[in-house]
Amino acid sequence: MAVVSTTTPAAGSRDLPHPVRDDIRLEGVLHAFSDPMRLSIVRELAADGDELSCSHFDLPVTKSTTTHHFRVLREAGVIRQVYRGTAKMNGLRRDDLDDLFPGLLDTLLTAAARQSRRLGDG
Amino acid sequence: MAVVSTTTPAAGSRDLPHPVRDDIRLEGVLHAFSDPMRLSIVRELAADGDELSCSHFDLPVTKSTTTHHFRVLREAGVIRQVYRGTAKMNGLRRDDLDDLFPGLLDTLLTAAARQSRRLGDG
DNA sequence: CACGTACTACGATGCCTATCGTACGAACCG
DNA sequence: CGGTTCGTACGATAGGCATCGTAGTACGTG
Repeated sequence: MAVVSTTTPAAGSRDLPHPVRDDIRLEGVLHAFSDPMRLSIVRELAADGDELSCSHFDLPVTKSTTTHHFRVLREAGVIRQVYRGTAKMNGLRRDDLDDLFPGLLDTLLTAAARQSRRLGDG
Repeated sequence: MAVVSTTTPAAGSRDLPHPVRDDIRLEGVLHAFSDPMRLSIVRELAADGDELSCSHFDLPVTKSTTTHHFRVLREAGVIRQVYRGTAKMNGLRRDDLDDLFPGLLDTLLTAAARQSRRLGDG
């Protein structure tokens, strides 16, 4: 323990708006997944299984654009974002998504992996 | 046989461009599904199981907009369109989609139905 | 051929969005 | 405090897209 109270006093100072579980819409989730950049972000998050900082991702776009994509994912309810020090950690909202749309996340990830393999870039 | 040659001589006169199976992209499919209008079209097509004419659908938009949505669905590889007389018949490309992304179509349809029930409009 | 039906094509409109660059804020390190 | 790293905010831009209305084409029927 003592992680939050001592080393990260700033955690929670800047907080980000997330949609409540029941406000998550399928259309929004699918729209979030329909961008190649965001799809790769989600795949990497799922592959790692834990939280990853924004800077961990090496996307072929500028940092402002990266910020934009993470915001779209958060507002669609796909990821959960939390500040930890200067870093912003990102994690999949697997629990909520599985609850709302059982099997959807895994099916999408499988489909993405399959296509990646088929196109020869995975 | 003799279906094409006798009863539908016009079938094939005006032909519509469809993507080949291997050109279907997950992002495109998800984008097609991310519009409420198109989502309801696909749900109805799946519920019926067979081909339906464009005019069968009673959407809260004009006919030009309806045409637009059907084209998006076709170009994404979600549906197959064929002229039969003056009518344009629409059918899901279930075979190709299941081949490329096993389980995706059913999972999406289930998720859509579930959300519809949850929101109380299904 | 004339008419009705089914769908299209085209142009317009207004909104959304992916992208960038620059300037800024917040936290950590020395 | 000064510098560095991480991420944001804002404005600009260019392209995409959902929508409409009108005019037009293809087909079937009488």
